[in-house]
Amino acid sequence: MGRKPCCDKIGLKRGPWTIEEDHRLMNFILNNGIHCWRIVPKLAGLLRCGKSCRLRWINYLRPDLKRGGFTDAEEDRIMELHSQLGNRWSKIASHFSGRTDNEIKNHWNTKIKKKMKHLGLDPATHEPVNNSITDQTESNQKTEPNMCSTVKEGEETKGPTPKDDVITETTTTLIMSDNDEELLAKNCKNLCAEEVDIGSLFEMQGNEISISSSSFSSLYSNISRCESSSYIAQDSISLEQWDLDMTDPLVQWDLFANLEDTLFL
DNA sequence: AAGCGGCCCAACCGCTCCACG
DNA sequence: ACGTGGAGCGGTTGGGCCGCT
Repeated sequence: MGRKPCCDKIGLKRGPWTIEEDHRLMNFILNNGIHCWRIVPKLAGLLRCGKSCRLRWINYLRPDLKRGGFTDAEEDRIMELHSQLGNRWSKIASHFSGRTDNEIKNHWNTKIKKKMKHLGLDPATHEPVNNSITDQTESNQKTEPNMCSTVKEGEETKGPTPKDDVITETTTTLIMSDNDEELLAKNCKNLCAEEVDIGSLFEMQGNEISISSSSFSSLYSNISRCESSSYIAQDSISLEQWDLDMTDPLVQWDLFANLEDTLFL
């Protein structure tokens, strides 16, 4: 029997995301929120699987992401949490606002691990290591159960179940204020793809997205510059081209129910 | 300037979890 | 209780970037 793959890979695009794809995804989620990742790429007009869209949103486009390097305090906190939680990156990430599990995982593997070794600590156990066994410890890391894999082996040691977790899942219904939406609707018709990093423009406030006036003026100035140059003809992204319109009121996902049947399900 | 090697990180893969019928 | 399928997670990879020679 076998399980159906999560997405039909034939004809789907892979690899790095283009600015236009980012804009399409961003635009769609801002208008509609997230209810089912599988149908997001279809409705957003993207040749990507839902999984890829989810990853892109979570790791790059999400408006509440904090950009830039980790502070020493953040690194210390990561080390502390890792000593308690092991390689459960999503759990660790939940203790930071604006940091993704992928980001923390990458930072751990590229920086903190080295830092700990430099301090004479075993990254897997957080215990001091003597130099004579350093190599052995390193070579064993893949098979030696660290905190995470140890936990996996014994069900009773599995730690808090998701239900016990204090972490609250926020539904990603993205609502913009009338004012912001109006401004964006008016001005986002021609986004200068090369110059506007949409992901950095917005801020999460509760479960709403807002755009700061400085960010918006930055966006607006970019738009203005583009409109007055030949650049726009070549590189701008017209929302009409995507069959999406920022001026539309928030589209209820219920309306997509019928589309699911006719389009792809 | 060119070649090389190491580093970094975005993205993918495969697996598990979990909700739902 | 069980099967199914979407979402989420952690490990891994590959390509671009950067510094060194």
